[in-house]
Amino acid sequence: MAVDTFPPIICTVDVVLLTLHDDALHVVLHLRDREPFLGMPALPGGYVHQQEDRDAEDAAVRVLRDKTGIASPYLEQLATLSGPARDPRGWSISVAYYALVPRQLLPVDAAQLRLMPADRLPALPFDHRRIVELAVSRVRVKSHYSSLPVHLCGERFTLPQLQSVYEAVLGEPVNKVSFRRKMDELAMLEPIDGELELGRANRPAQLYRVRREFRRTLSLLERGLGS
Amino acid sequence: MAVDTFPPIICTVDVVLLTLHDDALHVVLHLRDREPFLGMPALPGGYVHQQEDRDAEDAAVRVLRDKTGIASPYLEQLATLSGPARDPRGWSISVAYYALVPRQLLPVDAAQLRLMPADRLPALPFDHRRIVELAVSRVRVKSHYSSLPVHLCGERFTLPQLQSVYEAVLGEPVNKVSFRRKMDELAMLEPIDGELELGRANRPAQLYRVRREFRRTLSLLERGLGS
DNA sequence: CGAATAGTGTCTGTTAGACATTATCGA
DNA sequence: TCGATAATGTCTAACAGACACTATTCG
Repeated sequence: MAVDTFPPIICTVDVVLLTLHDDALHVVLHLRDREPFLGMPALPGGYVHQQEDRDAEDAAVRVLRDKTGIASPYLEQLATLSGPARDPRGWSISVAYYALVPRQLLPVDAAQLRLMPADRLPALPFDHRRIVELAVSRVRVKSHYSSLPVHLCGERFTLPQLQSVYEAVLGEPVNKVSFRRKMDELAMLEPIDGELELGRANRPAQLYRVRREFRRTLSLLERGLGS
Repeated sequence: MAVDTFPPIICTVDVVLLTLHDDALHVVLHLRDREPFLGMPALPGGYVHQQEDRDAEDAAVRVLRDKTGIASPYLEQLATLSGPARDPRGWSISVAYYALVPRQLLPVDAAQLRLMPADRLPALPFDHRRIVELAVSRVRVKSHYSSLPVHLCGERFTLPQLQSVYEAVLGEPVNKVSFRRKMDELAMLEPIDGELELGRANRPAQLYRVRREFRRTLSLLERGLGS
């Protein structure tokens, strides 16, 4: 069939960059610097560059670096969306990724960025709302049985802090004893010897960090956290 | 940058069509009818046709129908693979899907098809071996906590039959009492009134079918099957 | 009736969550 | 010493798996 008579399929990547703010999942949006939808907040995204990207994930990393300054967040492929109508420029394919980053690693005052709560989004161009919904749902499901939420924490954190991150992501309270048993079962954390979180009027909490082996990987539970 | 000086990115879909044969997962391969790799067994796949496909999934359905004759199997997106080297024709993106089909729905003598055990594959072109591995791994994981394997059964089946399908997919025995409790919990099966599997020298088994609501959906378990 | 497998009752070890207790800080 | 929260011990209910028992067919 006359494939040549059609313009090429548009190949892009989009990244749902998630972080925690005010104990709630937030999405980092980027103000579009070109048409279509110039000036609107949207997911950081862009064309796949076959001359410089080794694959779509590489393109996602590049886009994230160029548009948000985030260098090496936890990044995973989410889904691929396609069709004639999702992009006004023509028939397109977008490989969507999600990324998690600790709040402190976000650039403090980047004029081109917006931090929006994941469950109260503004109108978004393309099918970006659906992509965000997919990402949030994926992160919630995966947080039930994996160490995914540690990538929202900084390098050092206490178990109560980590538990509240899990609770923020899952949107429900977590049993403290079970939570600690599970974190132990994941075998992914190590206490930082002698380091406590002092300064508050109560017993100080032990500081932990992620073991080196799990810095880029997830640890999985046989049985997830309850409810 | 001079995007226009490069040929367009090649956009394709590939489908890992899985079925059960001799109590083991098998992949349906298609003998390629064009270059590259003419004549080699490969995953059914092809170009996305922007003039006729509503999206990549639509393309996968079309490819599956045209190459294997399978009309409406259970189909799910698996992953998207991309890069300059995976296809000798140039920089390509392939949206990969997996599909499950009962053995009896496969065309009996299709000269262009080959049924191969999923864990002892022949050499495959492109990165098709990796795609099959991803699919098998995904199906195994998902079968632990969902009704996915019912799509490998015909319309009517007994619980012992379904259990042996689960065991074949998971590659491990399953506790009978727990299995039945879980199938009950999934609330996805209904007994076919008065229909038993007679003809063998033992107590006949009740025949079941999938409830209409679950024909195109999965049912998920809170806690998966053991081990 | 005997062999064979379907289907179910029941017991026990494991796991998860509720609750209570102890530990350790700042004020 | 008191208030607050960390950390852990312990009890109980829910669950999963092992085993045994009953049911129903064919030969």
